[in-house]
Amino acid sequence: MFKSLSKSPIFKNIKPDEIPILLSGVNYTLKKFKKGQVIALREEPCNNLMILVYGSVKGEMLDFSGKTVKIEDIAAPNTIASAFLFGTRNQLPVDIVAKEDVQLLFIPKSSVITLLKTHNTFLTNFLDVISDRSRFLSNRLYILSFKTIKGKLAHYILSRAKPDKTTVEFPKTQQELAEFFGITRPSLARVLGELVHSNIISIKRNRVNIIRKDKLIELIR
Amino acid sequence: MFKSLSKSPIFKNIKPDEIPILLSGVNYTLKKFKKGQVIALREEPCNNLMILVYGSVKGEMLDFSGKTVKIEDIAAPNTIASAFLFGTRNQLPVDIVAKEDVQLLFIPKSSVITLLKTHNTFLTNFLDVISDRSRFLSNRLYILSFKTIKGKLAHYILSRAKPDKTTVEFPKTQQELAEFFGITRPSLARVLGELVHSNIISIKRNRVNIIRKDKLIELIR
DNA sequence: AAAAATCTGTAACATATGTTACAATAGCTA
DNA sequence: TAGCTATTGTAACATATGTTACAGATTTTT
Repeated sequence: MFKSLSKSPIFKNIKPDEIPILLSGVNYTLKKFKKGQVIALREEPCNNLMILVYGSVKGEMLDFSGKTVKIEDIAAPNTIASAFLFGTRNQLPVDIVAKEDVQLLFIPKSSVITLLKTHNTFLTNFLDVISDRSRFLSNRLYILSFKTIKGKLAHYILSRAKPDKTTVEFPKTQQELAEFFGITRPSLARVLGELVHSNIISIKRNRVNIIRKDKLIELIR
Repeated sequence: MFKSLSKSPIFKNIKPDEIPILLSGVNYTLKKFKKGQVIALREEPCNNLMILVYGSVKGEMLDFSGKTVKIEDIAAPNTIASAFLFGTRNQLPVDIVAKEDVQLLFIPKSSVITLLKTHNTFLTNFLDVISDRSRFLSNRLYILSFKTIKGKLAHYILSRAKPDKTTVEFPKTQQELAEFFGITRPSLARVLGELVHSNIISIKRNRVNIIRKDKLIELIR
């Protein structure tokens, strides 16, 4: 278990056998949940840091119409809702549901504060985790801020191209990419087709070759 | 100056005369910038916590085409880029430019860590600040995740309505609201008009009255 | 009170994207 | 290899949103 946990960003640079020592000074609980079980409810105050030991969970939101919307998946050995333990309204924005059988490490907020104060590495890890999360969200917002699909796509391709390289690989299927952009799959395919016909890029399966970088740059905004 | 700073979320619950004592143990610098000056460059590693003492700044991004895009304004006495001091790639995503004459308090990362470890209130304040930022970003993403303007608007109105109340006030002009939703002003006005004509809401200037909450709920997604 | 500036409501028209459906291709499994 | 499944490419059509323009309303300034 500690070996798995040591792979988590929150225990980065902390050796597996150091973890029990670190935890021995504070309260913590290990809990298991069966697939489908609700781990935490939206609006509930979030008083524990939750770290996945194994398994994976999903965050679900009920909109006003009562439909559930999947927000995000998190797999072991990552941390759940680290940004909702603190903040002026420390409530979960989503319901947390087990996607498979999971085990979770619960550390109460007060103990987390103790750890942060006493353990330098834990402190910087925790800050890194929340900060990375922020960066992820900003980046996503930035992508969505491009109004047209061409703009999103051009930015995406350019930002993935290594300097000097003209080829880019899509790390996901068109379906997933479309979801990432918040558009539909046929719309994405159409725009890709348009770019190919205008001789700006060429595509072979999930491999994109940039032919006219200048044109691609023009397309942004 | 310390009086102004004590109003900042990062010095919440710390009295103005405690701040100099708190700071006396660490390195810090005060810097002034003239309106229009660049305070920090995008991609530059972010090694200082920057707290606005007075004035305001804007975050700007250069896209691939070289055009600048305004990302966000921050006014005193708030904190700049608190989420980029830590994280695995602690670089600024934007250029920071002074919107007016400003004074900034710079605290180097190592000193921030010292403060976090020694000053309990500062620690929780800092965590609150970056957590709130995360929440703000999530919320913005959630709004953008509604595909149609009707959906965004319905969600927005419902989420602003206090329980039992049927009136909502728009805190901004239509122009600002449209920017918040990532759409154009006339499109927003048109959809508002449609909702009024369908007798779902009524509007007087910036005051919205909900007539058919059920219909509004249906509109989401 | 008059003038100026800002904000709102609305319209006609252009365009981008969604919807639905189906065929072609690639990758996987028996 | 053959058959199955997931993925991609494309098309016709419907619809939502953007664009541009202007007039009426409201607020602010003079």
